Amino acid sequence: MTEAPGSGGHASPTPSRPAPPRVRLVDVAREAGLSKTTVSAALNGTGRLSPAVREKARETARRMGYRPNATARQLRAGRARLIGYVVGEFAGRPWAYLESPYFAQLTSATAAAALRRGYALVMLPAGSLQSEWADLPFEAVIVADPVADDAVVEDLLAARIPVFSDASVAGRTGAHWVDVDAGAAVRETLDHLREQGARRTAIVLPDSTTRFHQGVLSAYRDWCAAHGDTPRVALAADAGNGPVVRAVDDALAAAERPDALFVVAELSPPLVLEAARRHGYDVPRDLLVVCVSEDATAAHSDPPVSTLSLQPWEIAEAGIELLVRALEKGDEQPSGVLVPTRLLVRESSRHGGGSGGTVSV
Amino acid sequence: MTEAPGSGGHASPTPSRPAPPRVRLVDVAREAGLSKTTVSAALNGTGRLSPAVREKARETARRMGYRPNATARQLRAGRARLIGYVVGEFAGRPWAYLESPYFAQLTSATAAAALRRGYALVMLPAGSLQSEWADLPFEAVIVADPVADDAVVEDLLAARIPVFSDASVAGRTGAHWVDVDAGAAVRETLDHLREQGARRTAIVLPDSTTRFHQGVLSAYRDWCAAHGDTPRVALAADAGNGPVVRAVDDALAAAERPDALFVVAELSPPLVLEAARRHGYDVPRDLLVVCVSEDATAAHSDPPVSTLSLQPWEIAEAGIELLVRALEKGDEQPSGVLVPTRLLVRESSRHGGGSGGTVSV
DNA sequence: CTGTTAGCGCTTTCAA
DNA sequence: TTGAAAGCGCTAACAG
Repeated sequence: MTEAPGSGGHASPTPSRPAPPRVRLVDVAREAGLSKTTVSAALNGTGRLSPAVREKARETARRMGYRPNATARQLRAGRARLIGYVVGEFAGRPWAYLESPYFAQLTSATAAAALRRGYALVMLPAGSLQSEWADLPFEAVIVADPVADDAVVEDLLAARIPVFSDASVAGRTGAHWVDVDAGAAVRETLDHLREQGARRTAIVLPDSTTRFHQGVLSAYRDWCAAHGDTPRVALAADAGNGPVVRAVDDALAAAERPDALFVVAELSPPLVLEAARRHGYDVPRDLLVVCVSEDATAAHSDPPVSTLSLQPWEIAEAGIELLVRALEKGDEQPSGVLVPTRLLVRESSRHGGGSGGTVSV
Repeated sequence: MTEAPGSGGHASPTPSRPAPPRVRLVDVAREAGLSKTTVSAALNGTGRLSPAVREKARETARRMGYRPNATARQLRAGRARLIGYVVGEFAGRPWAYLESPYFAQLTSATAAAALRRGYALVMLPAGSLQSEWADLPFEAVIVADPVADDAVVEDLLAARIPVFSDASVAGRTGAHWVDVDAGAAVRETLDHLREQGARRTAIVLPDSTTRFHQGVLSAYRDWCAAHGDTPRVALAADAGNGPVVRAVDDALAAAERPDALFVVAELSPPLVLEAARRHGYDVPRDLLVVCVSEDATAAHSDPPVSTLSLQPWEIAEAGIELLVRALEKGDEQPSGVLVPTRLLVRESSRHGGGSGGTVSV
């Protein structure tokens, strides 16, 4: 709240000085009457220096406002500690992924985990290719939820840039992965719904070739087969609220009305409830609802909506852990890890008063 | 979908080769029987070389899988084309900001705009200090919505790192800004509500020292004074659905019931409607609602909710434009620009059939 | 205990 | 038209 802004460029308070060149290590050394080595050692706490000298070097550096040139350090170290981050889906709208709470959290969590280990994360547009950011010194690139035969993955692997992704890259040299067990998650959810009395559970999912979505679909089909149920699948043509709402409408408008809905496409839980209401369902009396979602509104809607969390924070943590290990051991051997999901049972999928499910929140 | 993963590390298909060292420019030169200079020129299209030589260099580079070392280039160029990105709010939960649709979009948009001009954006945790990422070669740092006297801003400016932020940094050397005209936006919204018949408009806003929120609050107070209205302010103790819902509850439960609600704290529009319903209001009959929000669910709720958009994409575009210009001109002179907001009038703030507002969507 | 020297991999004068 | 050499700013051998 310092000044009132006038719009547009300001007049110069001081005449345009040509920006004093940044102070380098050698400048500090000269000023302190020491050598570069000594100052470097003093600042990095490396060598064995007399306290007096060390202090003198530090003081001079501080006084002169010295800041080491990070690029030079990186070159010297041979590592830039930079990781690229792309998502496979949303190629149509390359920057839309953060609008999904899942990706928002995955992205945050990944950046956090990386930074904690000294790596910085650079956000890249979905569906872009390696050539577009070839002049950034990435030590590895994370490809979140690649689509089937994702070109980015191939591109990266061909360029011998370590790739970190989901289990679809398992076994390939230079590729590492973290994944969730989609099958187990689906079974847990469907079992829960069945336990609560559901006999006609419909599923809504995006028309996507992501490993996760494919895995969910086939696990659902298998589960239905095993229980003698007819699969009821509604595909959303695209991501985004509009298309997914339409898919939910389709599922709910079916001639044989479902008694449970498993929404795997990202859709705001309150909007799912609204759709149910619109079609004359009372949740949870006539319709049980579980959403795969990280959306915090699930806990605040009326009724609160049960969610299956993919645990983006755990995914990121486990993933970065693995990636960093691979990077720092120079490990080209593929490795991977599976992270458990978490079913959060809330009112939307509980009949009667039974707490019934895995976890209540 | 290549293989079935076994969990945990894999056995090596090939015995652990020690990772061939990356091929350098000099390797290509040697292989092609040319000098570094020539190959460099050939690859960059710079010098005047015979087509034959140029082709030979290129072919060799391709064949050997040469990729230039980005760090070396950066050192040579004296620029790393890296921009840091921090947000001022959310210091308590440093990575929560992406959960807000506004910041999700602002972040995406900033990354996109930067990348389009050849700069990469690194996401940093809210409230962190310069010293924590001193070894990244940032050319500038963007501080989105700093709180009053934000330590990050001071820190950065002291370290002579160009800062890009909102108008609260206007006039300071090395600082540039982009902002919205909060006052105009508030007045437009309140005028619209009044036009639709509202006489007791309550406002809900976070208890934050952000320039925007302060600006909104004082504009609201001024407007009330000018119209002889009593200000009705409900402050949310914190960001996040819980606290904001409580603030909305407070506003709606007031003894003298409001007839319009202006929600400036980020809250999912369907949840606002739910709160209204819970308190026995019918929107828009008894209560007009406008939210400052970029949440896409606003258009899909029942009724659709009017929003005041801060236009994050325009902000990012204008901001990066300015920042890049400053960076590339070595311009230390502060400069700034104001971006207009946009009121999207939907059913939640329309009485009767009148289209009434600025824009309908 | 401190300083000199040699690179990290690249681009770019400047000579040949 | 091509190549040798200098140097971006830093750190780490190796001498002194």
